[in-house]
Amino acid sequence: MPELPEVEIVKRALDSATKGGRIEKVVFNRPDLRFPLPATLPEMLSGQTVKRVQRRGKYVVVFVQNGHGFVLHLGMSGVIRIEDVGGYTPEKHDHVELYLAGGRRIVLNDARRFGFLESLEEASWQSYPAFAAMGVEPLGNDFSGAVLASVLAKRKTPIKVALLDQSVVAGIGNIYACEALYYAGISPFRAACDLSADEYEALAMSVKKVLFKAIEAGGSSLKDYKHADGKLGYFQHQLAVYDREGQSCPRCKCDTMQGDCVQRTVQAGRSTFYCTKRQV
DNA sequence: CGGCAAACCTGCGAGC
DNA sequence: TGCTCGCAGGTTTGCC
Repeated sequence: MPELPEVEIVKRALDSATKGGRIEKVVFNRPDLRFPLPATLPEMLSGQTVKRVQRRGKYVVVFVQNGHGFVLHLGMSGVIRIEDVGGYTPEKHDHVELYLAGGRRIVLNDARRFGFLESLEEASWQSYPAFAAMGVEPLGNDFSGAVLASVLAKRKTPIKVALLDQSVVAGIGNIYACEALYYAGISPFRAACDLSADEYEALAMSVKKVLFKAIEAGGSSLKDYKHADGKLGYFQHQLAVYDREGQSCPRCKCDTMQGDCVQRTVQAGRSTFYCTKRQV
């Protein structure tokens, strides 16, 4: 599923597709995803102009002129398509369709239905439970090694597991947790509270770096979303360790001496990929 | 409260 | 070819 960078790309695409535009109608093709779809939402949105699109962690929030709106989470398999209604071919698992004035539509496709869409009022969006509990935005100005050190103080859980906790840092998922630890040269098994100040700093920088890099990669595909298949929610990353078990990481590869340095293990039920030579 | 397994649901690739 | 198994980028819940 989309982690922060993919969600950021979706947010930008929705923003640009709806800018100043009017929503003509909203169609639900089934009553629920992970949770029941908000039955009154189509009525609240139709005829309204989109006022604001934003992202918080892995969530996208959309508000229309009358102050109503919704929050969207893509779960593991959620994908957004933006397409001309004319050239439209429905796909399996197209659950929500949002028709825009001007002949385009936004489609939410989610095979596994771990995603969800709920009503949200602009006046009170910050008290949405997931947001109330959510940690610092890693791409915001507030994020630093010192902040990381302070949130992780007393947390003895492995640093990899802590990075996945949305109340620690918002938006990091399994891929970028692995990648950030790799670039910081930190073992995923280290206790979260036990890093040095330099290591917290290196980790914070690595988190920003991998997220920015991924957004950049997705941003280039965004340019063509009107022409290509238009699926937003996934894109190709250049990964150093994730899903590369048995291969060599970029740095070991450059050294030529090392091979098969990337190993896979399981922490808190999730795969962790790391370089056995560079992450200590 | 901390930590972990299980649950939610479908699809895909590997292996037989 | 066709079956079964294990695995998948997230989050919540319920149990020690």
